[in-house]
Amino acid sequence: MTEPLKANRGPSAGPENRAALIAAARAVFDEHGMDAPLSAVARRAGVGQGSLYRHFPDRFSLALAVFEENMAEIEEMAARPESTLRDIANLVTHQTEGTASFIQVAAANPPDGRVAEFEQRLRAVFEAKWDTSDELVGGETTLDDLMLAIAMIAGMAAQWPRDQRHAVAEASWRLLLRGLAS
Amino acid sequence: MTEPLKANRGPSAGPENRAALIAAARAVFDEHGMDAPLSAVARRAGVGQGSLYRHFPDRFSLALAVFEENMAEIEEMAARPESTLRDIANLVTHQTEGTASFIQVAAANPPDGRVAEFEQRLRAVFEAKWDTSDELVGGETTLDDLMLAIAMIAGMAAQWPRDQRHAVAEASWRLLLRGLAS
Amino acid sequence: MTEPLKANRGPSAGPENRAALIAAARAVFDEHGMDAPLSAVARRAGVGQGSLYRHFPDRFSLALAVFEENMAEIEEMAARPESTLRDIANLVTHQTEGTASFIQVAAANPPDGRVAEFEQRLRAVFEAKWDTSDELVGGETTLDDLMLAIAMIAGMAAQWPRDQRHAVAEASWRLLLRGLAS
Amino acid sequence: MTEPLKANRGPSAGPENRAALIAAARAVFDEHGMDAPLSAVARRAGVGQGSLYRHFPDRFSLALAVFEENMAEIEEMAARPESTLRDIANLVTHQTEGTASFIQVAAANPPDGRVAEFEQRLRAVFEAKWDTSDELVGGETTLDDLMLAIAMIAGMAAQWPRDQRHAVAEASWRLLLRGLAS
DNA sequence: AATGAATGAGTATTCATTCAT
DNA sequence: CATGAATGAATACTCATTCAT
Repeated sequence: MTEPLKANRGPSAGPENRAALIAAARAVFDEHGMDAPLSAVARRAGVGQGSLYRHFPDRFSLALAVFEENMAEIEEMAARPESTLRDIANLVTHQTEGTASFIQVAAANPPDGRVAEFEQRLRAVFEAKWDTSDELVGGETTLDDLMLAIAMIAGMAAQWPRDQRHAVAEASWRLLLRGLAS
Repeated sequence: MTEPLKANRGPSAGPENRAALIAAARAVFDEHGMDAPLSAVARRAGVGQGSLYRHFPDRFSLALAVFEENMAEIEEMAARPESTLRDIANLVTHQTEGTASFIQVAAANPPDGRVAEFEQRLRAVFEAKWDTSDELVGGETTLDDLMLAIAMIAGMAAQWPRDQRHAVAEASWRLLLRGLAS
Repeated sequence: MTEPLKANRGPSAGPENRAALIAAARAVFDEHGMDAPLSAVARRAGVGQGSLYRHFPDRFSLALAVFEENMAEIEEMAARPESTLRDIANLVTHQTEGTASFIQVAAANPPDGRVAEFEQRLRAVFEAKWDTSDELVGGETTLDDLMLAIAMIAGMAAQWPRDQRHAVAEASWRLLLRGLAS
Repeated sequence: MTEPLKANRGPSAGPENRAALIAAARAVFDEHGMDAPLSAVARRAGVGQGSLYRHFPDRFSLALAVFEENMAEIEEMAARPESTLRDIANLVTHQTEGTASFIQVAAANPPDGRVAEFEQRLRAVFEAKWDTSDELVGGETTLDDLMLAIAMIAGMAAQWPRDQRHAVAEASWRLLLRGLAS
């Protein structure tokens, strides 16, 4: 009666739990939107409420962790010499389609320096890969233009149901490219 | 047992209340976002909870009413012969900046025919004013392109704090115009 | 705008409305149970909320009115010379099956003299028709026994869903008759 | 922001709370009827609203828990060799007098398999104790008859104010016994 | 006298957050 | 350090009752 239903796996479970929580958050927020109860994330991760709070004191922290994972993936791709500006943009778009809820969480919170950091890192990646001969950006296009375009894609994704996000993002890119590439 | 604190102004107060509720909703949702309690809207409108629910059975109905007002304003402007395609687009953008939360409410709800109707009405307005010599749309631009652009602006507005929406919308239009006008 | 949606038919509509309200109450309470909103009764009767309150200041009054109608029917049958004790009991049972919710309303309220009056009237009817040769009551059975039996049938009806009340009442009578007729 | 007024006694308080809630439900429902607010049950149990909902997601679950306690008591008595059919019936009657509201809750809900289970368990108890020499049941009486009689007693209890239930149940049994024992 | 909108107290229900174990 | 029950504030929603028209 005094023994926990689930064995306390001790401190070593820490990082494992953290990863499970992020994965659960991706799934739960994707399915139920940004208002999903945090308890659902904990349950899905197979982790106690308390542990969730230890790792992520609030909804926003969870969003940051997801962004961090996304960003790591981006930087990893950028580190590969053969990857192009276009590849990066495609990856970002793809991530956006699956992470729209977190964008909304971030948008719903007061502006936060940690979000700005991600912007800087993405900027740095694009800068490093910048190539005006890429079909993505014409001669006059600036990095600001590209970042703005990315933000617009993200904004679109956040407003559409999951199953339409991909089509909507594609269409949006087509329109934006006409301007970017001009 | 239930002695109203506020005098019952009678049925004649109905239309007045309805208007007050919409106005309150604009203000409250703009300040506190799409999750603002409906009770706050009722309070701000100086109206009982029950009246709010009579007029608008849910958050979504409130959003529809706001869209209806916006759309009426658009159609009114369109009816004036001297108004241009650009004027309409400007008005829509301006409305969007102040109504971003309602867009999110609509987006958070299952797709609804009444929202599609608004899209049709906006489409009709643009069609009637279509003018390929307008700087807004170049020769090859389609109505779909323009509608998509509007949606992107709305998506952006929804992701930014109120005080940055105008600047963001301006920048977005600049980028989109390069594509539209090409 | 100032004219009522429904014409005010004036004072002459009084009795008509009263009857419509009782009929509506029978239907609504039968379908939705004793907790059905009174507004539903008014709507179903095609009558304003205020009129309902004028005629029946509360749920209990509505129950009394229904009992009154039932009792009138009983007394009418009793007035016919050819009717037997058994006929009366059958009628009461039948009424009970369709009026179980009102019994619950009465039971949920503090004991009320007006309910006791109905009991007296029913008692009087039975007394007048009393006939120990009727299969319903054996030689030793008292009026109290019969009244108790009726109450038990009513109690059963109130605990079962509408579609099973008839069968349950039949079975209950069979069991009770063994005692009553002994 | 959410600073509990009452100390969190921790998980170990769980079973204690559960028991307190059932006891509180008995008291509150007995005093105020089946419509008593659940919040009153929580308050009386000295337990938070949330805990009530965790243990009993709805009013009906609370009723089931009360029935379970009652049934355990019955089965316990039945397990004692010296207990008679009559003893069991008396116990059931006694319980019914104090639990009439819960019967109404069950009756007000759509038929539920869990309620049917209780019926089966009670049936099994009676079957095991069946004894045609008991004054309770004559030679021709069936188990169905007895179960029906119990249901009728319960129905009566539910229609009468607490302080009259005992007398009413006694009188009802007297009448029923004439049939059962015949 | 009828109408039906307005009112707001009362309840149900959820969920972020804490904390004993 | 993990667990998950406990807490109660916050919010949604309903409906009895009133009252201007």
